[in-house]
Amino acid sequence: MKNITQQQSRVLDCIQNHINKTGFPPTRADICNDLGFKSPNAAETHLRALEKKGYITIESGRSRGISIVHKSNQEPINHEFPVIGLVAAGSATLASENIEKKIPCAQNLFSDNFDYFLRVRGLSMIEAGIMEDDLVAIKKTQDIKNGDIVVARIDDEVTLKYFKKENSNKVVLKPANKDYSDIVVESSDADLFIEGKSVGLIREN
Amino acid sequence: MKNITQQQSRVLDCIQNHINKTGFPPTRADICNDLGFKSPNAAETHLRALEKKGYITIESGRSRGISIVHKSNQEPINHEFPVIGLVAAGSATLASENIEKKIPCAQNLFSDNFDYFLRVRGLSMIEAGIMEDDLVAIKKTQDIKNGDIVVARIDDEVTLKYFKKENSNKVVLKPANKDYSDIVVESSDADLFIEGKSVGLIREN
DNA sequence: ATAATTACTGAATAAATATACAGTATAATG
DNA sequence: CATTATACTGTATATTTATTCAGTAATTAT
Repeated sequence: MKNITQQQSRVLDCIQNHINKTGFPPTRADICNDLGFKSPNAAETHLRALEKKGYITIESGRSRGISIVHKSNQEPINHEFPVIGLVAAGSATLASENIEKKIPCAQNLFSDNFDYFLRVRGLSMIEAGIMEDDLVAIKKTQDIKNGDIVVARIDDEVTLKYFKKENSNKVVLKPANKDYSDIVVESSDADLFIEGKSVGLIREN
Repeated sequence: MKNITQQQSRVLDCIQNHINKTGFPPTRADICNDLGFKSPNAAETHLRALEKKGYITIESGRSRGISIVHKSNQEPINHEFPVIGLVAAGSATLASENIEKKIPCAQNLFSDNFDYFLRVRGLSMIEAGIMEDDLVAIKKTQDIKNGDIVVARIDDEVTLKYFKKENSNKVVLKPANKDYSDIVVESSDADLFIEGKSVGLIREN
């Protein structure tokens, strides 16, 4: 997580205090009042900086649409697991700009420990009961067996598929949807990297 | 604390859910959107009623200036939720003999609060992405809309199905599996009780 | 050195939002 | 039986609020 300046930290605190006190986030004007700024743009620019650095999210156009992503001061109750979108071509990394939000839960929620949630896009695994927008719990590991559901990266494209190793230099990534076709990767061909495997799933209705 | 009506309760839930989901309270328009009202005054009058009864406070003139005074259930951030098998004919009750195990997680893991997990048996909801052995998070409520996935008890048999009210005395429980047929319940017929509805899902691989 | 970041003031404006007012209708209450 | 509460639609409007633009100035990175 990127460093923030002292003033940005004051603004972040101000937001948290306002929520603690009133139950809802401050407006730009509220921040100015609390911290003594005379222009709403002073608050605005600090908010944009905090957003850029991943500390808050701002819902465009909505009043008080600020939420704090990362609670800097106190330790999370259990542990907060990041939710990463499967959208961005090129990376399912844990870089802050890819983190949609965080979910507090026990690391042993599933039988196997996990590292992050992946937000599912598309219907390629629908016959495995994995629907669009589901959150798949991913464990970062290279310990993959045939039949595992894996997060695979091929040439900077990330997908969720069944894993099947046909022989020493041929891997097949199988979708669970008869309308989709297998992805066959010959070891020479393209570079395939297995980010991890699915150990569970959460669906928010 | 004074009694609130069913509609007022829905509004109160809506406020809490909005805070859980976004971090800030809803506007009148947000409430209308969520609950299907067409006039902002519908939300306004409900809010005034809830304020009068002491459930919320409204800061005059401030956008989203709603705070929930009385947190009906004191929000055990970390709580253990029972897992109940759908096997036993006759009861999806919370009686200890039905509890398979307990899962520690935040009550607001899903956008809507929930009361227990139900272990799914059979394939009747497979096209909704609900597989055998999945844990469906159930909120005990009577606030059911068409299309909700409900836990229904008919003559001591408990099932998970889509809910559809055809008219005042005909309810259809629809499976999400073309090999299964609808269950039609005429109000005179059998006694149907809706235990609650699905608000989320967990799958342990 | 020169661009970028930080840290503001001050003004303007479009959009979001709370809120009042005028109705309609039904159920509950005393 | 009158009154109050509930449960809305629909319209209007003043106010709040987010957000952009034009500046100034100091600090920090490249």
